[in-house]
Amino acid sequence: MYLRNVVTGYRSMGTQASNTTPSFKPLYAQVKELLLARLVSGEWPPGTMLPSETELAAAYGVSQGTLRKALDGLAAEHLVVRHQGKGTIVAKHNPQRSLFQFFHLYSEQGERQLPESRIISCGRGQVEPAAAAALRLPSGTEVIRIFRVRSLSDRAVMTERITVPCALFPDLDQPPQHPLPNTLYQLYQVRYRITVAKAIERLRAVAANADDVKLLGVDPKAPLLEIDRIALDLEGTPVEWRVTRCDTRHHHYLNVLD
Amino acid sequence: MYLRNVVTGYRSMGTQASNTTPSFKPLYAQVKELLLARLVSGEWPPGTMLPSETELAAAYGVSQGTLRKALDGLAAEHLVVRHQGKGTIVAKHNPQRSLFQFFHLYSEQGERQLPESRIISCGRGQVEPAAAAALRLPSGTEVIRIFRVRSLSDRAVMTERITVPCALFPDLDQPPQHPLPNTLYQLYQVRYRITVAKAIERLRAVAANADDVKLLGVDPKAPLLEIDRIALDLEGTPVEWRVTRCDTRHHHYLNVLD
DNA sequence: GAGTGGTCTAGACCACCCC
DNA sequence: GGGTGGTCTAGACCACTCG
Repeated sequence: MYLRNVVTGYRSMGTQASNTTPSFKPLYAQVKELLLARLVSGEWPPGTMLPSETELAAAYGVSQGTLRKALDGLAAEHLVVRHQGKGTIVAKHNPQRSLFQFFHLYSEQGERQLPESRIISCGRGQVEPAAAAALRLPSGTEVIRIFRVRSLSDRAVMTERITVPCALFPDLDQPPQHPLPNTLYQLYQVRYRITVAKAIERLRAVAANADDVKLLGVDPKAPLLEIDRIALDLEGTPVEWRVTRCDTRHHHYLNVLD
Repeated sequence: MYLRNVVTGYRSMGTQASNTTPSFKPLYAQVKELLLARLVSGEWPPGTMLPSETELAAAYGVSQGTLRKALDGLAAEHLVVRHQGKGTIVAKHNPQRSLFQFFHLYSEQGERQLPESRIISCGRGQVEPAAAAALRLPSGTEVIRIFRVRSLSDRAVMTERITVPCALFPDLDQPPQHPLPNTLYQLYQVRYRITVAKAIERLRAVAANADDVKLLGVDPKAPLLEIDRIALDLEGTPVEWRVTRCDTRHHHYLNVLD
């Protein structure tokens, strides 16, 4: 056990804490969690410049190398962004980040662009079973549902059904949120202080339904790529469920395995 | 510029090399490339135990920390595997690795298992245009084509067409390779000294064709998930092209974005 | 107990950014 | 010029594995 393996000393707890809480994680992992907690708390809102490595290391009573390893871990998860000569800032959602982290649809030429969106409907109601399971909500919870079509190069290629709990996004279906912006994650972050940090996507092939036919101009029963995405916030709590159905005649979903 | 930024000194080249070859990469990146070159050369075949950090650091004339950063980089790309107390070994293909790195199809219960394979046909011929583009081969090149069906829990769920250049796998269609094993990448590695290190997958939804209908028991024109994969070796050269068409009624393709 | 990778430290210098 | 993160070093100790 390291001499100062337990950071709890810096949280004004006795050294006995190492017995009560068996936190034998490496120091850098503990520091990373403490930093993450401060991100979650809102102490450092997105876009904020963090204190320098030297300052943070001194504050936590660890070496600069250890603190760096903690920050590198956060950077690897895209929670902070580091720039040599400038500093470390809390990651902020913007169209570019949405594109690179969350949008995997490419044209046949291998190009990627942010789709335009057109809202078809937006309303609230009680959560249906599938959404309740995805968002881990009790049945009967009130949710907001958005149905939109998304286009790439002026061609409608996706229908998208989004479900979010009202509790987290109380007035998402009210002005002044309307018309809803194209990059929702940015809105979630600036208006509701919810940062989508991670997402889990499940892909299937499905047959086009009546909505798909009308909105995408595909044949009835045409094969579509269905992307079922659960978006998680900084703490890993599901905050949004969206099901996107894509016409993949001119686009494809790219995934690099390494 | 670092005092010893250029490793060339340890390759018995003059210090002037830093001017002729503008390799201003960090030391650890240069060391990583030198190590990778030794992996590519076959000096350390898969499964080999590498020399210890201390030995390698001394051999390259860098500190242990720098060498560690190089090895960590290789480990992040799954090219070596490190175990505390044991050592660092060159990554080897096996069913588990295939499953975790290259197989993304999950059951509805979220379980993943390696599929069984049944060969439908295997033969050679001239490369067709699509395969030539994927594998970067000149037209007319001789290739081997494999067509197989893959099953999960005794249910046929995938048809798979594989194309590889004969030049790399001269007798893949001959005994004693037959019957072909379930995990091809392992065979590529042990018999042909080709390590699949990375893959690029493009996903689309397609309609079932006659083969799919017959082999998977799906309806004509049923929606299938088509996975178009190009497998790359250690140097990034395409070595295999495979197109897998999946019945996703009971399985889905999982992708985690973070 | 010997050997391995994993963690941690302290200190130095470099590359970059901005004032 | 003074700040930041990025690299590199040397040395210490810890956790793990195996004979």
